[in-house]
Amino acid sequence: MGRNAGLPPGHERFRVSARHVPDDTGCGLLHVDMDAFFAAVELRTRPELVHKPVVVAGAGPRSVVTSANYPAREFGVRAAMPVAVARRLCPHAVFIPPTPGLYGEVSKGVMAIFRELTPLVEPMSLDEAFLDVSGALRRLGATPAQVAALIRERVRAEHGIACSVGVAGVKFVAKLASGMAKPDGVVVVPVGETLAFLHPLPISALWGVGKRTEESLRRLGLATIADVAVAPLSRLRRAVGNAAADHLHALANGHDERGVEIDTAEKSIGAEHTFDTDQRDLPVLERELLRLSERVAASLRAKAVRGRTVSIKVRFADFRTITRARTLASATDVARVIHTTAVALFGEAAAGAEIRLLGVRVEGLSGTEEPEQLTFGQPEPRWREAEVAADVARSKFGAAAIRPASLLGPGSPKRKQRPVEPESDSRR
DNA sequence: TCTGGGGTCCTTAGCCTA
DNA sequence: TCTGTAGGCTAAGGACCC
Repeated sequence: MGRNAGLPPGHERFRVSARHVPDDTGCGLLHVDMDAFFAAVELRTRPELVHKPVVVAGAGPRSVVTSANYPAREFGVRAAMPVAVARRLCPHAVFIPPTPGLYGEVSKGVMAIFRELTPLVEPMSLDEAFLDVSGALRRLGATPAQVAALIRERVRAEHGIACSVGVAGVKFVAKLASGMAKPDGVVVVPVGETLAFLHPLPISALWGVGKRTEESLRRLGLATIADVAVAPLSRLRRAVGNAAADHLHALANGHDERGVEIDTAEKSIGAEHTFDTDQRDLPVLERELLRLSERVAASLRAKAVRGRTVSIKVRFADFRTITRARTLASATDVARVIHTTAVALFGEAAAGAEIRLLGVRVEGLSGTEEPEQLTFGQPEPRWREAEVAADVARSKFGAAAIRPASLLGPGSPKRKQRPVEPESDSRR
């Protein structure tokens, strides 16, 4: 069972209804989750499809489902499922390609509603956030459950989409509760009933238990959260490692000390692409690395950060995946530097192989206000100026306005590039 | 089923230095 | 000078989340 499987038997008493609201005293943590977010946003402009199965997914042969509305889910269609499978399960569904930028805009508006109610908002993704409302209750003149109702009303009225809310004393329980509240509901877990709520649930409901960890725990004979709560910590540690064991044991006993964190700094920025058909052609692969490097560099500059470590991800035709990384002497946000490093890493690790996916990521981020350590003969400043100028042109004339010549056409010859020497190398 | 794309965190291991 | 070791840094990969 996943974490969004609706209310399990015996848990009906936690659901808020017109006649019943569980005791929400001390339940200052809310988890708000939009219902079938991307699909719901698309349906605002296509209301005639509301009761029909609708799937938001890319058009490529290897695309997966991004979002499916509830009528589509009745046919077994789920997010992250290959589109080919979704079509087989629900051939009469309407497939809609994602609209770039749209969901981010709606998300901004929804988060703004949250921040009007409390400054303590931690967005987890475009469609969900934790809110700590404990300090805002008096000002709002409301209980946590009433704040949940207010949020749902406003999101529906101002953005035309439904959301579900979990209300609890700790984050993890609020998150589980919102999953059970779906679709379009509120679940409140009274502080005194936290363990009664958690313990009957399967281990897969625990945050951090995916397929592998579930297998490891089942091998120990553990099936429910109650089993994990009473399992000896030493046994858990041997099975899943120290950090995961401590984490799961605490959660299973209702302990989750994490507060709502606003402004969490990003640790890495990356981009990746899966080819429609596997590629072995080096110029094509190097062009893709350039395109990805451009995207990553533009994103770094837009967020005013630089990174010191460039890593690539390569997925081979047999789905085997490797990563390779190299740390530079100084942090960069220059596509040319990222690309040169990525090409070198690729050449050492995967040249000549049949490639399914390429990714480029920059890690070890720091702000651009930190001084750059330049070395002799480093061409970075000129490239950076050129790329910043291109950013400006793109913001004025659109994304296609400026591109490197090697990205202009599928058959364009690869030009000789001046190598940029990474100053520090991997020791392997 | 045949597996996207953007991330985070943890574990393990080698190398280097004090 | 040699040796053992602890700790930091880096790299690689796995697992997980949305």
